[in-house]
Amino acid sequence: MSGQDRPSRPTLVTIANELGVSRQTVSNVLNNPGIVHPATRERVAAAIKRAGYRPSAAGRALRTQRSMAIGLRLYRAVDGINGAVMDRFVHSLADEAQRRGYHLTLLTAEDADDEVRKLETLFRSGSIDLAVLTDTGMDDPRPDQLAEAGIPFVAFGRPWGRPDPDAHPWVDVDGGAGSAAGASWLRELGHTAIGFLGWPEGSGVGDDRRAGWARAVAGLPASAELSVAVLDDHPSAGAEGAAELITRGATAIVCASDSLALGAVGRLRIAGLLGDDHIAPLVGFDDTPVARALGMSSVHQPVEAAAVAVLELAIDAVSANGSSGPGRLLQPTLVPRQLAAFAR
Amino acid sequence: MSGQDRPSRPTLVTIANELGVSRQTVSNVLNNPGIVHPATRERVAAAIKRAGYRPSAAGRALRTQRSMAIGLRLYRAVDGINGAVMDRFVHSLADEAQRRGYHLTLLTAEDADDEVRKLETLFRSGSIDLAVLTDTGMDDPRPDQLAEAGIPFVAFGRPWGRPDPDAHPWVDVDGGAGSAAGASWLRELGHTAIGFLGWPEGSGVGDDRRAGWARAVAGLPASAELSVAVLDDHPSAGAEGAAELITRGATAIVCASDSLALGAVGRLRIAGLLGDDHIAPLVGFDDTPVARALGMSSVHQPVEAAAVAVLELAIDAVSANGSSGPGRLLQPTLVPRQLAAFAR
DNA sequence: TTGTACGCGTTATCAA
DNA sequence: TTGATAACGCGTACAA
Repeated sequence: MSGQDRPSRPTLVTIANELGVSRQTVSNVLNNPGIVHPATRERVAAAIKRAGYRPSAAGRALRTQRSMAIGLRLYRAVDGINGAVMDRFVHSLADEAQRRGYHLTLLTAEDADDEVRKLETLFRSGSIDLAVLTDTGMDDPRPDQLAEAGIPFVAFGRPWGRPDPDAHPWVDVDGGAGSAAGASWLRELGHTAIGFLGWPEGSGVGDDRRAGWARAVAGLPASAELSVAVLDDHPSAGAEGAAELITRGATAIVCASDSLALGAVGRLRIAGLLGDDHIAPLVGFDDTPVARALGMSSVHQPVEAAAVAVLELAIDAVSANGSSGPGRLLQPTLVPRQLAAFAR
Repeated sequence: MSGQDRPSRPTLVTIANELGVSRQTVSNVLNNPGIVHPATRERVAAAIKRAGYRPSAAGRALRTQRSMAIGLRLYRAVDGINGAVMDRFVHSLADEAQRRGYHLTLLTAEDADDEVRKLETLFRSGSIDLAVLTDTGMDDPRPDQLAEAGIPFVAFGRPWGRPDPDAHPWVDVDGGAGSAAGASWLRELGHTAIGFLGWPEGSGVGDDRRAGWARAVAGLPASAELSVAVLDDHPSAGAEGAAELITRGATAIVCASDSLALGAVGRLRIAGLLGDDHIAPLVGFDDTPVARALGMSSVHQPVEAAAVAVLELAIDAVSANGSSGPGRLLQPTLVPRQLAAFAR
């Protein structure tokens, strides 16, 4: 009766019939506009627009053997303070992917093995063309497993602990340079006892940051004793570590994370080390919203640029043309801040 | 020569030929195991496993006219402190979707119009079967636009300001109940001057939370004057608002967000209102990592349950069977905390 | 219970 | 420049 049976989306044939041309011509207007006569092109383009026609992703994927999708594991926001960096990265990656005609397909996983397993399932079903790995750790098992499965991927994070640093494409931020910049800045402020608050050795990222600090404080007296490692990346642990550093004579602290810095700033206040300029003599890492809110200086990671680089390498990886070089190290920037009035 | 031409993934035909059965049998083993002879079923299943075969998502999507994908806009982490709730929700949603055979397809957008436009493109191309809306605001334009475009969707957030509360499926958390629980808890602690720190009227979410507080402090003297609204959802604004409330005599504060609470806690400390039990007389909202780290009491939203509910409604929406009811209001829980030692 | 035929929407190839 | 044909991998109605 008055029932519109199905909305039944328009297809190439719909458009073609409507105009009395072949569907191939319509297809060409979309994928190869150059070879089609301008007049017909206009006519077809108008019809396409009028009908609101979009090429079927399934049909196209079936034909081209590409999903234009990128698999990405979303970690559980366990910390949340530092997790903010991953947030920004995911957003930037989704943005850049969109710009290039790709999109992000999310997955969740229990652990690394589960992640690889799920990526493999998605890849074998043609749901994704490649994967992006984040949070690469020392001797990460995933790169080898993905390579063996024949799944193209790009890592956000260096291949820590691998003999061949260019075994696979990666993008990373030079954490050492960030810590070094922080320590140098504190030196310029006149400090000569600059401590480092980080994690135990063996974490790749953590070691890198400590090394940067060590480089920048070289030559200062007693710098060797001013490095403290705590187990948890948590403000309370940061507070304890900071107390220890202050006991050892530190008047300024470079932290491996904003979580630690958040705990440290309270100890500096208690110890009367904040100074009259309202600049807390400490530097956090990741430039998280908490740091911004409190007015803590922090090292900012260029995640947008990282996302762009990751996607460039990703496209290379699936295109299989000459790669634009397997590894890219981006430079972070130090963001000095004055402590917010309410946090002094 | 020694070149393996292409890896060329296995298909139904590959498996069928290998076993000398028809491709249909293989398909049935996957989609309709019941009608296939147990012996052959075993044989086929084994071959499938051996070959690591996965049905082509494109082929299946083309045939079934379903992508099994859900479109979700990822907001830019502008605040980051409160953004943590969205994080958890996205993760939970991805998790639950996976469990049901769906997956999340991310998109980014400039604004609501852009979001709808992009969702429409994705939907028309068959890249997604439906959308999930988050952060619904007062008189949100998106529901009507999506409905007009014929795109099924579920909202995480009530249809604020709409005459018909069941115009579309939604899931939300009862913010008013959360604030009320917070205020009641502070009353139990002996407070009789409990302030509310929130945003100007008209924001749906904010009004809801204020109403809950008002309900719980009814009967207390001067409660009407103890409500303050600040423009920014930022700790510094929270600090100012808290100072004002304290000036007006408040000894405890219910906040509309953890961002505001973070700013408020400092003022309470300065005013000497923290007390000896190390329980800060304030309640934040969203139970973010910052609240956990500092030991601020906060209202916890059951995002995992929300994700489950959203997905259930989503499946209903695309299946077009009898819906399980358009709206669901979930109850939050108050998480009382003792202030962390380093934050006192 | 198993096999055959067809169509889902697209693009590549080739002929006109 | 345009159009006809084939094939991508799968699900389903139908026949055997």
